[in-house]
Amino acid sequence: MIRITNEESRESDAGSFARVPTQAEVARLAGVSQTTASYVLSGVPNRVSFATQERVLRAAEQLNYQPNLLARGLRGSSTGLLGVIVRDISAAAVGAVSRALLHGAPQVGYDMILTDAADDVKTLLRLAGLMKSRLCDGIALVGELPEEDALWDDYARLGIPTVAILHGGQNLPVASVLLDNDHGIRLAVDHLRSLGHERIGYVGSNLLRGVMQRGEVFRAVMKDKGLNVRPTDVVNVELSREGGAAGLVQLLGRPHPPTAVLAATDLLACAMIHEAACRKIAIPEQLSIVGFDDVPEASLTWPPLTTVRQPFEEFAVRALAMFTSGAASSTRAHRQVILQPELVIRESTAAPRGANEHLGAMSPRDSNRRLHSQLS
Amino acid sequence: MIRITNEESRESDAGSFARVPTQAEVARLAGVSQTTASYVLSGVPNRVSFATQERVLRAAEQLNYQPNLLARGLRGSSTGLLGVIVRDISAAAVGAVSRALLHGAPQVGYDMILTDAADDVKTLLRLAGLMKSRLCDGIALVGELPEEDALWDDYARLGIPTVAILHGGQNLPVASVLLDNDHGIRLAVDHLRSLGHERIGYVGSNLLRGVMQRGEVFRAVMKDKGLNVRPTDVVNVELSREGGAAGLVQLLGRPHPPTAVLAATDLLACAMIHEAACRKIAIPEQLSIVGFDDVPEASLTWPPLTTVRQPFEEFAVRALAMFTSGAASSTRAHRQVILQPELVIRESTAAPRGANEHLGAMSPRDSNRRLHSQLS
DNA sequence: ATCCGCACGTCACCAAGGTCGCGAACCAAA
DNA sequence: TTTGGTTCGCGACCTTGGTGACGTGCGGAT
Repeated sequence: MIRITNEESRESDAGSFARVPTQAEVARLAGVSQTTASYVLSGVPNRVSFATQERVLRAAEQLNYQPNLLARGLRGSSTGLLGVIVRDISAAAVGAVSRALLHGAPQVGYDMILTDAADDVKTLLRLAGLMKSRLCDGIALVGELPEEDALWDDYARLGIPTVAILHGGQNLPVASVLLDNDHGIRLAVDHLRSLGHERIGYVGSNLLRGVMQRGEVFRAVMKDKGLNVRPTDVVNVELSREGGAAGLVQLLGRPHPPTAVLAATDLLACAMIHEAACRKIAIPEQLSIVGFDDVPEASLTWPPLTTVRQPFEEFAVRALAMFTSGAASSTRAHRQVILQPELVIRESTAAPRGANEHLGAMSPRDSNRRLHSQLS
Repeated sequence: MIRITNEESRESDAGSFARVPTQAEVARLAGVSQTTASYVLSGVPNRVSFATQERVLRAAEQLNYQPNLLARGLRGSSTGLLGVIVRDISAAAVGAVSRALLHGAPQVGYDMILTDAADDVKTLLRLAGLMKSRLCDGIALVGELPEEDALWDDYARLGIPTVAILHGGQNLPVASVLLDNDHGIRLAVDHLRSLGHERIGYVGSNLLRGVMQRGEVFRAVMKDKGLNVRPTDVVNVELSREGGAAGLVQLLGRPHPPTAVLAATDLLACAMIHEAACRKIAIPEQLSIVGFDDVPEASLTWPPLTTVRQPFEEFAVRALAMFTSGAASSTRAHRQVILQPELVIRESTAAPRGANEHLGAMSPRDSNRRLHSQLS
């Protein structure tokens, strides 16, 4: 236990911490009452003469005064703090949004503090309780927890403005900033189609709602465009590198494998590119890969990943705006903002073998046969 | 401004937030005084009869009572919170340590909150002030800021237990957990030597102390081992992808380029691998690359990166231990823990061309000539 | 019966700072 | 000189929950 009692700090001469000055001490030094100091330091207009203001401010500076957030928050109705509760900071997308929130908050007059709930629903609730107990003026929930559906009632009763980001839920009881997954998948499929791909595979996951949604959208979009999706062209894996690698192997290990794969997540896509490199499968010559998210790593792979970009920065900006505008403060109107993704074309996609050129190139059949031998 | 006044929450029937119950309300419901409720809820032994305890606890449960952290912290001497101030969460190493801290704190009885100072010294000071004003029981500083040397005096007067992590400073006025850079560089150089490399280049940076140190150590170790380091074999760049790419080009663009490169950071190393792929320079056949950090991306490159692993998890564990043991609480003894890195050998390193085999292989000269043409 | 000690509950005060409303001082107009 | 208005500063009280000191009532020992 860390505990710095007055006794301790008195009995030890060196090695002790200086006490932080209080407003009352500033007032004493300035020769005014604590009330007056409070008026000056919290900037209430037309209460204190200019001369007195100066004196108080000088005293505060001299003592290196810093208001006690706890006392201020306890008495007043706000702390000037916003909280972020993150599902798992190691997920790149979550990290990107968190960073944008942390950096953007000062611009709207807040300080931002972040906590991580890992994968534990109980921890999440404890943290939410912590922030809600007047520590923060608002909470941003970034990412989603598996099996958190049961929690929404609690969230709704959080008693504090709340915005959910990177969440797949459609009818949340709190304000939210969402991505138009439909449009994103459509961009990716259109791109692959325009390159000449007809057989497009999909590697996704059923564990997280937001990701699962993309799989559903994928089927819908493909059907929409008159493209056939065989059951074996869609595989669900864990959201991890191993999952991505396994997905690739599964997909290509079957007869008549797709010529292009859409991954639900850049993590999966990067893992697939890596696995392809291990197996000497040429990307994009033998297989085109499209990711989803556009995390920083996506442009560091070889070849750089073509992917659907989520506007992470804008997520943060919009969420912050919802706090300042009060849209997050109402439990009545569950406002949601839906942002549009864009396609970033890099080098992991190309026309399928034999699509446009009919020179001496390998026929798709041959290509398939080669793939099979590489996967065995 | 977000503000939830009582008026607001009363006048609107739906769409308002439920008020959080206070200890006094719990006490009233249980038919006891607030004092008694306090004794029960903060678990003071031998003060309240078992029957009364039960009543209070039941009342608290019924009202869904949650203690107000602000009030508790104001009155008492601790809040049960530890704070992390991060230099820049987007740096992978910083992210890794932060994650470990966030996840590890509950195990030592704390909740962990994180803030990001970006690159701004002023922000850093404000955040430190925030946390020091009794919000947190301790602060972990992760990473370092350029030109923060002037701040150490302020840190020292923080008046709160502080531990610095991932910091290059040697004589910090606060407790710290450091990496044995010397040993790390030595591991990398030894590895390259044992593969047969004699001419080893280095790409580093002078902007951050901790990174700069590695460059100095590199020269020392090389000298130690009787290896010659020409000035052109060491380049300093920005700590960014662009920097890494530029470093590679500089190093190899010169006559008699090195056969292996040690990067001060995995970020630089990954960028170099990427740049090499762009220029069709075969890694490790034409050039061996060793990184430093072992961030998650390091194993996702192709080829996977050989690198010096920093024990990020252990950094966090040790830092937390310094809080609980009180080592962080004293300004007297500036305890520091130095951890040992280990070498992770993956596939970005190999024997140099023509080192061990003298068959029909290309001679080093030829290899150099080819490199030059690839870089033009 | 008296006294002591203990278990149990409560009162009052404390932490730091925000805020209402009073009142002193001052000036101008009546 | 009185009156009214304004400016400026302050006392007192508020937020929530922790804590020392005290009172009450009971049981057992003397």
